[in-house]
Amino acid sequence: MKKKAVVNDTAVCQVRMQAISDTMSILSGKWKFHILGTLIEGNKLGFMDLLREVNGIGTKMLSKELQDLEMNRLVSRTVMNTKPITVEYSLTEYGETLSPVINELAKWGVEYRKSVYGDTQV
Amino acid sequence: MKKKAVVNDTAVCQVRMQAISDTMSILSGKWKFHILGTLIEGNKLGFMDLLREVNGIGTKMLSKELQDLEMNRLVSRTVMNTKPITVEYSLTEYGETLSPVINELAKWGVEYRKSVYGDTQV
DNA sequence: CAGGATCCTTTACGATACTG
DNA sequence: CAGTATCGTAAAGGATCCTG
Repeated sequence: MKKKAVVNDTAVCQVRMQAISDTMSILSGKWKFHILGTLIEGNKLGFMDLLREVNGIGTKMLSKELQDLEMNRLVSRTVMNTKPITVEYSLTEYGETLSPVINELAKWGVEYRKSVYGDTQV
Repeated sequence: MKKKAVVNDTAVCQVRMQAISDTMSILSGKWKFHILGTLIEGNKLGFMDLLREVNGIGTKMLSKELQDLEMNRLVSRTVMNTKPITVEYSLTEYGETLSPVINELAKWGVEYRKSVYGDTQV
């Protein structure tokens, strides 16, 4: 009882900080947000699709980042039964819960660009 | 007219990707989210306050990250007229627009922790 | 096609010491 | 107090080549 009552700002802040740390460590690196952002749009994409859509990424990084995301059950990987084998990547249900985060991030970026270059042009 | 009509998924996606890139490059590094998260809570914090609140950061990094944030007009720095000089950091009005982003991030992190350790404990 | 292995460069970060 | 300077390490990322 007493214990519950003395929750202070510091404690609250600690939880928040911990939460931010967790999220950032899962989404760390240069590419995770891009990959997730891409998968939110078109669900079910092949390795090559992602390689094309995620601007500038190479096979090594793409492969590695996808494995990270898979380990955290954000992305699912399905090997298709095609001639030269094909793989389909998509968000898991759990991965979908990241949509609000990604969307806020993207939304802010759009506004940022407006504030820098003005509303006139890209 | 015609031109406007042919907006396709790729174009939309490009804008989104660009937006995500922008946001991430501004908030890059290990500490920016933490610093901003802290400033959202308690506005007006001194250098030492931040050094204490942002768990694990050192003076060099804190100084550097704050300069980055200041350059992007997300944080304002005010030198106070005290005996040993003091500096107050706070979010700018523009910096406040990041609150939804940070909050979504923190919220997701909290849920993540629950999903891993269960609802029982921290 | 999907990715692993290798090598190499860059830069991010941390610890420590020092200054107005 | 609020930083800067210097040095050193570790990790992240990129290019290229190779394979089932």
